Amino acid sequence: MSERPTLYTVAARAGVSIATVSKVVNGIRAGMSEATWRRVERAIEEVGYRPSRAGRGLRTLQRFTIGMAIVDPSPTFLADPFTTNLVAGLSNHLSARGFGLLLHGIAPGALGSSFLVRESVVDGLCVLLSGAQRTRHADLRSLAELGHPLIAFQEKAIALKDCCFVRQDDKAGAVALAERIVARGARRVFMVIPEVGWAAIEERVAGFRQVLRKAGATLALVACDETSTEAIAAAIEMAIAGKGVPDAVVGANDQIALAAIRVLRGRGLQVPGDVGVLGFNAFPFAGFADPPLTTVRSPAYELGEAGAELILERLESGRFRTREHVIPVTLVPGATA
Amino acid sequence: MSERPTLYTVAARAGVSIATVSKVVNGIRAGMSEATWRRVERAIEEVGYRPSRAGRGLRTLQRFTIGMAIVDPSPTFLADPFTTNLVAGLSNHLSARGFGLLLHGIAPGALGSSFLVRESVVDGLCVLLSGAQRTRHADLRSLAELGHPLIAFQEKAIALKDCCFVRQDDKAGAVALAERIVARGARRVFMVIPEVGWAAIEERVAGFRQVLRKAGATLALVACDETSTEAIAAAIEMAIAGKGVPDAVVGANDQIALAAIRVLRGRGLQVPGDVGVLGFNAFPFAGFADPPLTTVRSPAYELGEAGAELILERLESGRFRTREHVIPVTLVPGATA
DNA sequence: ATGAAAGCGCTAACAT
DNA sequence: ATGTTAGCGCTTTCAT
Repeated sequence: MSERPTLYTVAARAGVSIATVSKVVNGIRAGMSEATWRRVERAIEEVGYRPSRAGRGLRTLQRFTIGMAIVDPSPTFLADPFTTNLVAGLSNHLSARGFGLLLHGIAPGALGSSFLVRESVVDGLCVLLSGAQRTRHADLRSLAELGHPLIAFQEKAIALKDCCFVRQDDKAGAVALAERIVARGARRVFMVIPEVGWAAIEERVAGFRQVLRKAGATLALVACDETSTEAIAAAIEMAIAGKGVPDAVVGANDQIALAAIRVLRGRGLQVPGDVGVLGFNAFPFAGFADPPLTTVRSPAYELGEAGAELILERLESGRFRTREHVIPVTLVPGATA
Repeated sequence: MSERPTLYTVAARAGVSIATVSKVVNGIRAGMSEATWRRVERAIEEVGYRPSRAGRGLRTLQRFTIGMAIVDPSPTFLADPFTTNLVAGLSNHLSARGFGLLLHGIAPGALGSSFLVRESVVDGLCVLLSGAQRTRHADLRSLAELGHPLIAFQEKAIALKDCCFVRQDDKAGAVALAERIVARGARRVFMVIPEVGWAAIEERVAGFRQVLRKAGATLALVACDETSTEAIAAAIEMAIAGKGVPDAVVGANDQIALAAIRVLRGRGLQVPGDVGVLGFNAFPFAGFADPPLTTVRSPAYELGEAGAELILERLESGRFRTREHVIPVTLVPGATA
């Protein structure tokens, strides 16, 4: 009663060998009498047998588990809706195929001490990195040494063995937003970005740079701790104090854009009349803005699904079907710019 | 080169037995020469050895993994900031103790088909359930049969073996909010709740009911699909059409409250002048509201941490220290009510 | 101070 | 149609 049942428990009960039980558990009907099958099934039921993944894994050298490492300085590493949707897509797709998702949020620099890295627990690894590009690339290289397939979310492809890069086209999204405000006459633009870097942010900045430069417009970067509305507000105030009121403020994500709207309104400025505001991601709460935010929809959930699909396929076939998978973003025209 | 290194690989390299390597890996220095120790350490380094959890787990019958099952009808089961913060707290605390978190979002009714339930993969299980109380209790009972310790988040304690209930005091939070609006003269209150039930929602409703009844005020429940701002708006419009404009609207969470503010403003009503608005949870984006939302702070992250701590302690000691752990919530007085 | 060996729960090749 | 058996990588007891 108290001991966890094993194949032997079931076998004894059904009066068969453990091999037979194993076949029933794994649905291998080939040449087994209907009677035996049913007898075993009943025994499994009766003793409440659940196969041990450790046992199977040891034998098959598969763990049926994918690791997801999220490198983020904040303990609430799941706070961003982008991350959250990505993880949901990943997890759902893996679950549907019988794979588990082992989640680990890690402080920058501590990646090497994660159990996902130190121990052999997963069949494959997914990562969402933050920090400067140098650090991220160093992390990627050391993860690639681990000997299992790697999915790097939101990173641009670099030469790396057994690694697949899954990202959205952030630069194109930025270009679309930038062209829109340039067409509306913006010449002086603030872009409010998180202090801690991220590949996607770099792309968004690059997209804006490209369009604004061509149009002879200027881009000023305003870095802040984007986890606090107060910090965002303070940074914007400071930038305005230093450089005057811009024609448009771009938030590196929607949260920042919403905070920007508040700050501007607080100064008696009209949005979009005096200053245009743009966001990034288009998650539901962007609908809280009044008027609705002009932003770009991030297919975060799809990104997660794609990552899951690609890594499972890699596990089966032995190699990644593609080295890079890029999903387009779509402009969501609101009324703030 | 290609084969994953095992204890044997390292042992061969260092010219020792696998038992010795195992001791080094597990930091058991007792009576080992400094020279051997170092030699083994070097060999581990050189071959890039990482211990297999499957192997260890099979031997020790421990998996160093906790499962987290989130029952939610939406595929983006991580979308709610409450859930997200809870998972972050849980995950961080577990990681710090060397435990992994196996995450699984499950549709209501499908709990039994989760690999967390069907297979033996974890040392303990945590759940956050949704749906009607009957269903949730049935789920809890079947999970308790599984033979490993169970943490039920946000559920009120029921008699269940080897199960610990970890929740916040939602009813007290509701009472605090309700008393505030009653004191300000509210007599007709709408409470906008998600279609799909949740223990916490029941508590929040109960808290309001209690205070409003005593004050001779009325409470009308408005159910809606809270994952869509449009659906929330539509439900509120309908309620107003049917019952007139209330004195206060309570959102079962902040997202709903923010949507309510928009609807009311859209009808030319002043908040809080004509109608007071209250929320629940006080996650950062509540700061997007203007004026700031009156709400109640949910210690979701702490709930996760507490759950982790309790289940780890249970694993060590053999029994839960407590059957129920309740964390207080705090009123966040804003300017919307 | 170090090693030999048993066995954790399971799968699969091979026997019967 | 069903059973026997050899390991998968590891920990731990007992020898040496």
